[in-house]
Amino acid sequence: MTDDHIRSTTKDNGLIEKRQNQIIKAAIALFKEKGFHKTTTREIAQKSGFSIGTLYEYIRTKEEILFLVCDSIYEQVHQRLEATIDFKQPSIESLKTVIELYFRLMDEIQDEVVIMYQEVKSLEEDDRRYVLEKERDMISMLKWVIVSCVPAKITAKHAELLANNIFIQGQMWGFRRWALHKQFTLEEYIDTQLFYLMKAMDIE
Amino acid sequence: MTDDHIRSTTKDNGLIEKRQNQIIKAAIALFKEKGFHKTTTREIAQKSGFSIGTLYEYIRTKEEILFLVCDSIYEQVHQRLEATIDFKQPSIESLKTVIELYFRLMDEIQDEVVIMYQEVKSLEEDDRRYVLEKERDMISMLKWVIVSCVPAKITAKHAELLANNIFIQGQMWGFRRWALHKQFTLEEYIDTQLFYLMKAMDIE
Amino acid sequence: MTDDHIRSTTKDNGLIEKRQNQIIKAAIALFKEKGFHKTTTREIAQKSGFSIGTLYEYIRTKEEILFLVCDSIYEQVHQRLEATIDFKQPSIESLKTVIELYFRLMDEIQDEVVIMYQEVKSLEEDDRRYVLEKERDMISMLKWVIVSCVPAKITAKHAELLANNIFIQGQMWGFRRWALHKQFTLEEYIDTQLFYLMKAMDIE
Amino acid sequence: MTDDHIRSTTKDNGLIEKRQNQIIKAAIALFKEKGFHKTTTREIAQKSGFSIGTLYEYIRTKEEILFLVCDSIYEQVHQRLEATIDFKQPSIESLKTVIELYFRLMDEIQDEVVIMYQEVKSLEEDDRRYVLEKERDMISMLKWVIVSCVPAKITAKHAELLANNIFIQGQMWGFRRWALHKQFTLEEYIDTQLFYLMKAMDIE
DNA sequence: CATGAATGAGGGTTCATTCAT
DNA sequence: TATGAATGAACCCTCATTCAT
Repeated sequence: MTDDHIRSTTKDNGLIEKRQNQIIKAAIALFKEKGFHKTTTREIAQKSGFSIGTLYEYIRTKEEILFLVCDSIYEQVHQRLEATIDFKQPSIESLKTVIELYFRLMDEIQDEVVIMYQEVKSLEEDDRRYVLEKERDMISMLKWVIVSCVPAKITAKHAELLANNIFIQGQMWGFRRWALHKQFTLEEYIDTQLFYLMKAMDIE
Repeated sequence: MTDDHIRSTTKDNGLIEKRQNQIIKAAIALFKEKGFHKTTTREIAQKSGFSIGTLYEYIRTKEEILFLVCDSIYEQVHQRLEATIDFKQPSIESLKTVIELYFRLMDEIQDEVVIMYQEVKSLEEDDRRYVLEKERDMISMLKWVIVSCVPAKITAKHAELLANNIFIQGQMWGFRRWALHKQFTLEEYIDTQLFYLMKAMDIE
Repeated sequence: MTDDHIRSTTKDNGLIEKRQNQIIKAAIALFKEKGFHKTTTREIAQKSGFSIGTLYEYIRTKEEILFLVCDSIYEQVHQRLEATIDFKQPSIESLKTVIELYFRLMDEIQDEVVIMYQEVKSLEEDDRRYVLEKERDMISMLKWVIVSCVPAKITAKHAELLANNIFIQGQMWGFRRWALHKQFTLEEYIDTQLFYLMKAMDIE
Repeated sequence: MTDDHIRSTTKDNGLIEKRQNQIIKAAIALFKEKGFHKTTTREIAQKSGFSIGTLYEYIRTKEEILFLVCDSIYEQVHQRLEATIDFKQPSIESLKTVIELYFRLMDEIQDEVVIMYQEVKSLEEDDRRYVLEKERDMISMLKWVIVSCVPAKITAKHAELLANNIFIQGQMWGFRRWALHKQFTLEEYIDTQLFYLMKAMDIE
């Protein structure tokens, strides 16, 4: 059983990307609302603005949609983080900036974060590994920032833990919003978390 | 979702509880392995040791099984935590003990934690609210411990945040095990997290 | 991906057989009318007298229905042939009897023969091989009858060819009925084919 | 199904024929490999060397492709047979030649024969009748050769049967190749079949 | 003439749930 | 109480066919 099906008869790569973005956008909206499993491919097609047949010209399986969604989210986060980090001149200031940006980003893409958090496990082995790899990259970036910006000596292990903490504190803002948003504005949340992180790293 | 969960057809309350516990145990094992959505009621019945017909004598819908599972998990955590907290004599020591116990507990019931974390959203509105209520209780307990045990003045808001942080750091140990267990033993994890938490609370 | 699905929850073997026979009967009627590919599983279920869900309690895939059909047909032919052949006392008379019986059988189960002839290729590799094996058995039986009943010396090769010829002449009666039935009654067909076969084997 | 097969949109008859021949060739290759039903129009278009849109400029439905294929095969056989038959000087020699040629032809176009044999039933009523008509013609030719070449008196009925036998013996060589080719070379097959046919017709 | 993106009816299959025994 | 056969809504996906460019 080879893949000799003539699938996606579509040739135009620009169109493929455009359509896939429509799909991703529609899927995020729906997954957010009812989760991956309760969302049907027909709904995704409809929300994407085309027929079920057309949907399947641009994706192979429903699962691929989830992968596309996860991939696109991490890609986004990754790029934004990378663009902010100043690899040349590490400083406490830039450390704070990065963490703050990360928190703001998590706030901005709350829905996407929730989806990722809850649905990655629905990905098949390979896809999941691929996505988690990207996550690891992100944490490495945070870790690097910590190690290089903090004046006090921080072991790799400690930096690892702190990076992981920051990582999930960011996610928590989106993921546990019903618990947190009632008590904190985004500004307060960032300030307080930063306050304790700085303390932990012996800054100021 | 409260007492009306009890089937009308079935009388013997002892039996109900016994059967439901069989179901919960089977379901946890299955959900852990393949998730809620990919587990079938037939499988749960089989693993529970009785027929599909019998299964439906003790639960009304598949979703109710998930509720039962979530409820039982939180109940467990809640009880263990409550039993440990010394409401009479708050001290730094008891603070540490509670946090440590919580982390150890999360380690012990890793699989259950993962299930909860990923599947609560599959619960219907009412059930989800009920479960999250329990979660809020837990965090309140942590918050109370912080406020009453820490000598330094900590505002309610700060305590709230720290409680939330502890809460998810515990879950993270189970939830992100593929990332953390490679780098930390449980002891190291507890020690390091405690180290930074103490620092945050100006202890020692 | 193992077969750990809990399929056919049905335990009663007698029932399974009964239901499968219903399915086979319904399928034969439908395949005869519109062929395997144009027949839907829903139609088969309906003609079988139960719902689509029930159908799938007794078969795994649509293809399995085709296999069941093919298998049952050959089984039938095989048994009838075997019951007729007198392995103890080979004689010209018994040779004639066997051939005649075979032709009459082919007449009796015309529809089934047509199905087999046209649809075996739709079976998957393994199933097809299994079915063709049964066909080979049948031809072997015919060959054995020829070799042991005909007085004149007939080489194995010639017997093989004659057996194959008889085999398809029988099938042809069902398969090319639109061409033959207009010109021959079954009796005439049998007589004339037998006439030439006897000639070929130097009998009389 | 006759001249109205020609699309109205398309004018140039030479081009039509050229394209249809491309289609037929591609279709035969594909049908041989996976059968009519499992072959998609997209695959046929691709193998034909043009787009799916263009394919539909030259055929109206997928079924028509099957018709074209069947028609072309019979046309071929018909022409080859007709060219060989010496209608002027019937002789035993020419009888043998015709039969031999027919067997060789069946060997040559084995794949096509298999396709026809298995897929004619997928044709719609009208098309099927049209194709079977051609088959009848072929058998008539064989019958005519038998009647006119064989010295012994053979009734029309007997000739009819013999013609049918020859016809399917030829097809059998292609159709049951897995059974026959292991035991016979083409030469042996022809010789042996001829041997028995001659015997049947009292020749030599 | 040629293209290929778009369509959607329809097919195979699953599985939560019921109910007669 | 326990059972498991029966149900059918609903899901994912395919592919013949059309039509604007």
